[in-house]
Amino acid sequence: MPKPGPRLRLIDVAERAGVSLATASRALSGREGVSEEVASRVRQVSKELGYVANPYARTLAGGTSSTVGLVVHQVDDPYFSEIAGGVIQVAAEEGLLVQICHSGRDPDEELRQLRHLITQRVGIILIAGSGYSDPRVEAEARAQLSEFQALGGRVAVIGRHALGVDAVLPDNEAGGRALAEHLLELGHRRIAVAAGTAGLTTVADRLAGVSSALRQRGLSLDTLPVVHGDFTRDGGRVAAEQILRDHPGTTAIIALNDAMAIGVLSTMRAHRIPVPERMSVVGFDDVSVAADLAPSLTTIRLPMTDMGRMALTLALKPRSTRPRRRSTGHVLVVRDSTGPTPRD
Amino acid sequence: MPKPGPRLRLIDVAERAGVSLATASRALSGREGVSEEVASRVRQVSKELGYVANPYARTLAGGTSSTVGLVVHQVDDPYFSEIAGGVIQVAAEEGLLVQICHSGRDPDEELRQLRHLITQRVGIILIAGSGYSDPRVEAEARAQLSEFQALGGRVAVIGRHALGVDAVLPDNEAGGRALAEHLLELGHRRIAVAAGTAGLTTVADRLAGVSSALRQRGLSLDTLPVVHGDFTRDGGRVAAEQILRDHPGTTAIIALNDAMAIGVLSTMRAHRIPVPERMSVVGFDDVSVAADLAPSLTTIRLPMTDMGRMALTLALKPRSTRPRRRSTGHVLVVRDSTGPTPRD
DNA sequence: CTGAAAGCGCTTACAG
DNA sequence: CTGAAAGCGCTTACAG
Repeated sequence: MPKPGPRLRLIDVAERAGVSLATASRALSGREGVSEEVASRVRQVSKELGYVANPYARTLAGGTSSTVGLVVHQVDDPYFSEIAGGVIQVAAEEGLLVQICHSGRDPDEELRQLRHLITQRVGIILIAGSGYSDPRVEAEARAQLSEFQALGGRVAVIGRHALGVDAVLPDNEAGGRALAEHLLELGHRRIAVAAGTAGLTTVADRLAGVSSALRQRGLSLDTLPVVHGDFTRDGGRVAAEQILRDHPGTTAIIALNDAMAIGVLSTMRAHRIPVPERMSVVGFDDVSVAADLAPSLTTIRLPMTDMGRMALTLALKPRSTRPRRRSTGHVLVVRDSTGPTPRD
Repeated sequence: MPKPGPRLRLIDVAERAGVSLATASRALSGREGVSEEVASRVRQVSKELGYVANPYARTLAGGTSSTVGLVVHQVDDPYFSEIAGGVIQVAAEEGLLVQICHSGRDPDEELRQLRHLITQRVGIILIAGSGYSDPRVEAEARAQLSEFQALGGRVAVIGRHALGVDAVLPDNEAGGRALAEHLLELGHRRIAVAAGTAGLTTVADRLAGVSSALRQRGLSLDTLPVVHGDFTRDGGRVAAEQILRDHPGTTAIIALNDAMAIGVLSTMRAHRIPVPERMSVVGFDDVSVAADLAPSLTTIRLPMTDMGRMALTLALKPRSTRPRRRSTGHVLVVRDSTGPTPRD
């Protein structure tokens, strides 16, 4: 195994291969204008010596950074850490650094993080997580990103559609529809929704799916309780408490992500309401613990790790004239938290 | 709010402040040898203009990098993502980049990641997660780290004690003892352990705590079943199946981390063994979902986020002559997964 | 196809 | 205390 020794420079490789610095640089970066023979010799020597380019010098000289900035709403939420896992996999394969930033679902903080990444000259920006309904926020983000792209930066987002960049889009609407259909087929009609913050597009999209399933059965979301709260476990608890208090006849609760569903389940347990016998509960995302809750959670599976991989892969491709969109697909995973309507 | 504009350089700040490049550099980096008056003027101008140094140029010139490499066993395991969250917080406060690497609990892969970080010239290396009992592995890692430190790199680790560097040390032994004492006080004697891979020091340390509690009661770990498996949910399931099969009289299972405990609980559910009525189960770590499992998990709480913060904070301090050690403390959190011995 | 040279934006001896 | 200059290790026009 080659032992690099921390001081090996490109010039060392060049000398050893008997070529100039410029030629060595071209050979290693796979650029045009080097005979295949020379190029392969340089690569050979480089490998033997265990040469690794200094990324700082490379960035400074070339203007293109090998750092990818990843902005997430919440680093220690499993939804985001699984996405980050996918991004990190691809980054490792490509020899890129990943810089993770945390916005805490605060749009202004997100804007600040974005600006910071741009100022730091990262080469790629990835944003994961719901967009905001507030057009001012999205317009500002959009402006920053397009300025960044104009300077050669690459961008991809996960779960945001209003940014005019390459996007990986989870099947939020279709997933919401599948969830509602599942409950309707089980006979539920008194359904309540524990929704995330009203200003998030993901919430709106999943809700739209629910609404469309209801409409197909001649029902309307407007007649059903939709309780908004934080897109977290605690948000789920608060929403569930409110639903139990204000809508005691409810037989099923749709939580719009698994974190909220976990909170809902915990509230049911606290009130000794058996799930699914008295109350069915569904989530969205299928984070890895969803299968281990008691009862195990019926939810929509999204391929989080793959979404992370896809996003970075998109960003690595040459920019296309129009933004690319990749849909994730989704699967309804039926487990033990849903059952037929209780008859009383 | 200052709008940086991506092309602002230190020379621009210097000119605006009416000083030379060198003076501006010194003023901003807080170095000696600038009159306080000049220094504060430069800082003022820099702030007004919204100047942010180019980290690549800075690293290339100064030799000290502002990226921190974080090596974890498993990025999407909550134990590690919470630690990473803490590291990211501090990094953000200090304007550092975080590069996360994943070793998959493979010691050779870890060594490879380490070498890669060193070659990439990161300024700080953080390693989180159990060490290996194999002295060869630890010696190799130790050698690499000391070479890195000799070149000016800073290092801190979480949960490893054999590396001769600053360390944040979870209370593994004391936690193991507390867990065992808790079960002993509830009357349990037929206790089994679902332990992680045998080669991990964390496993050995937690086991040592369990053993010491037993000894104090005149019992011995040698007479109890200790089943080794992966330090994951699936490892917990496999271990639990084996315990049920080979030691049907068992009344309590100590899982040496929460991931395994989740697997154990899921196996109990599959076998319809009520917890804690027929079987008590405990974990270790207190990942955030531990409270949401059914039954909620009795476990040892470790302050993961703080551990991440502490580790980076240690690494940021000037190096001391002898390695520093910070103990985390621990709390036994009693929840619903433990109860008195069943009498039959 | 190949090389000599300039330049990326900083920091840090080296002089004053 | 302050400044002019060299240098960090690359990439990329610019010549040949």
